Amino acid sequence: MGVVRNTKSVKLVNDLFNEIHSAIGVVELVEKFNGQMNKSTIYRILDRLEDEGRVHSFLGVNGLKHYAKCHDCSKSEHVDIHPHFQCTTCGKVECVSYEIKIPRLSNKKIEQAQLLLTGTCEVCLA
Amino acid sequence: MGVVRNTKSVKLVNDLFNEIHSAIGVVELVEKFNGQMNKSTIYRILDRLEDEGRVHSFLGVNGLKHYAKCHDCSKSEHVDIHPHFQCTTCGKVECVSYEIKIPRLSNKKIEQAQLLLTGTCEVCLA
DNA sequence: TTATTTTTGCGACTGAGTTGCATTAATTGT
DNA sequence: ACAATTAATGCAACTCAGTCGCAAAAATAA
Repeated sequence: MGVVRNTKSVKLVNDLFNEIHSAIGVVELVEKFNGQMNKSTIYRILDRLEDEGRVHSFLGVNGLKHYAKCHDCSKSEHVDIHPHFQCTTCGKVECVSYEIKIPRLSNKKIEQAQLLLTGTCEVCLA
Repeated sequence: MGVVRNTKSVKLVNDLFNEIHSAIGVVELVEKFNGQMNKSTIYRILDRLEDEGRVHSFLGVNGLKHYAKCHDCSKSEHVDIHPHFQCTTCGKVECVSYEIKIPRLSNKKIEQAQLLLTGTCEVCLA
């Protein structure tokens, strides 16, 4: 365990999440911070931020990991089950403020749910 | 395009999907048919079966591709948007017969939705 | 049966994500 | 402020799912 340190790289990643309000894929993050920090570092920072509950992760259409800052739900216990939307044209991914209803399944205990919506975003529709 | 040929390998894969009624990951399929057919062959057969609408695919919790035979919806135009359930204990994955409601997003056109439920299945609960 | 076209096997490859380890940087205690 | 401690980073090598090109084999059509 131990303390989480506020390193230069952590600050850079945090700053980015504060600027952008959409979600971002790890691949894009690696590209964006190319030269500033190592691939492994990014993966490790994201892991830590997620552990702390400062970001949440989910998989995009292609199964690639995406992260977004928890805006709506930062105070709560990080049990935000909201859908995510990915534009199949421009690739942009964002969180959707919409409460999804989880079906009850007989004899099964559902602990998590992730809903991924794909389609065309407002920019690409125009 | 051309005709889809009914090869020995295709038969084996079809037989398996008729036997099992749960979904199965590509990794498990590769393992299961190890010695009987090549990894690439499996991937290609699954691609073809999906093109034909005989199976559908989705991503499991770890982003790995899974396939299942379309039981409930084989006749329709393969627009089956049903959830999938994955047991985090035993790893089993299955289709869930439950109509999910897709939220309407302003200015966005949603074409697809995939809902993945994770938790503990009836066997592992006992 | 022969000609045509699709599938397969193989091996090499790609690309995301992980790991071990030595080095560097942040924190803690004095 | 400085030394000691402990966490984070860089690097390079690795794992593993999935893809690709191409020659050989198997299906279908003629």
